[in-house]
Amino acid sequence: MAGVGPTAEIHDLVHRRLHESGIRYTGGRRAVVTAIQMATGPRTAAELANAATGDLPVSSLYRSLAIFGETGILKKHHGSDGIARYELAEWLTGHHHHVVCVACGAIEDIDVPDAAERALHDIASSLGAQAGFRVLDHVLEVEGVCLGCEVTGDR
Amino acid sequence: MAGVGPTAEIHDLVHRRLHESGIRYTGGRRAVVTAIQMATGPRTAAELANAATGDLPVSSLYRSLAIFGETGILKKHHGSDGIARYELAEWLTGHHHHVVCVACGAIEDIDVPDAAERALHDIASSLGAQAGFRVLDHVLEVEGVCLGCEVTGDR
DNA sequence: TTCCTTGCAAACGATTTGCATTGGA
DNA sequence: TCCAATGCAAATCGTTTGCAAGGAA
Repeated sequence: MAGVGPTAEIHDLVHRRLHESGIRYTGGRRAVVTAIQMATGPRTAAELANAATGDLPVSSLYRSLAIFGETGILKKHHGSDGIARYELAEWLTGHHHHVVCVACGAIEDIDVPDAAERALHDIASSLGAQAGFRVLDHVLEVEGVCLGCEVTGDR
Repeated sequence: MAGVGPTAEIHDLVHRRLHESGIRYTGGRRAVVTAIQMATGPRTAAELANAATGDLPVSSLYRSLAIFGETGILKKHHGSDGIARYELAEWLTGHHHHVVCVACGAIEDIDVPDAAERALHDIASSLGAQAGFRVLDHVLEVEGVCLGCEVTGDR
């Protein structure tokens, strides 16, 4: 993972990024970032509320998530269940992709070796250009069945 | 696109697939398939209702979409806006990927040349296996700004 | 006749918003 | 002091479901 290091550093970067926009980095917001940076993949609002110490009222939680989204601190995804999942933006974690379990919906981060990453980048650039798009990024999702579901026989 | 051909053939395949499960291919359902197969990418329920001739009540529309999903006739996606979008499954349209406009949310299909597709397949297989997943498929999304938004200056 | 399908209206659940209150710089 | 942040409750909105009526085999 090519991202920045330990927790403290992330809080510092987030603090600075918010400060640039005149937004305070409060205890509630810090709790959200802590919860999200401990996760190994995108997490739902409910999961974050659960993981955070002390309880975050839903309204505040969603407001924090919205602000983090607008300031480019985190990225929002939607699994096939339609529930939003959030994770730190790539300038904080490094570029990576996801494996998705089609049985239970779990999503986890995966790192991609440089050679493969270069190949992906080239493919995406060429395809996007062909469609008349100015390409900014690419997302690869590997779909499969996770170890747990394989054992349980869910599919 | 490696999929099957004209409209009539698709209706026929859908009809057969439903019949296997003892499900009728009614006029309403046929209208949904017609609307969805005229689209050039995944479409929302609202867009489909709009595109279909005559109006489809929401409940029936969603029930049709659910049935098509369960029978593997169409695939459901969620954009970053959290609204579900539907498209015909790949055994009906051929394997393909998507370009997504980060400004307006539009999603369009793109074909991928064989060489690139093989590369993607290999990368996905290796990454998934490494994460302990039984890999079933892969999804590549090219993110960028579409021609329309580029002109409008939306981003 | 027997099920499947339809359509209306009500229910759901994730997310958002109004508004009065609290708190930090 | 002043404006951003908070938290409760109410509102939204895409989607689902209960139920009675309609239709095909």
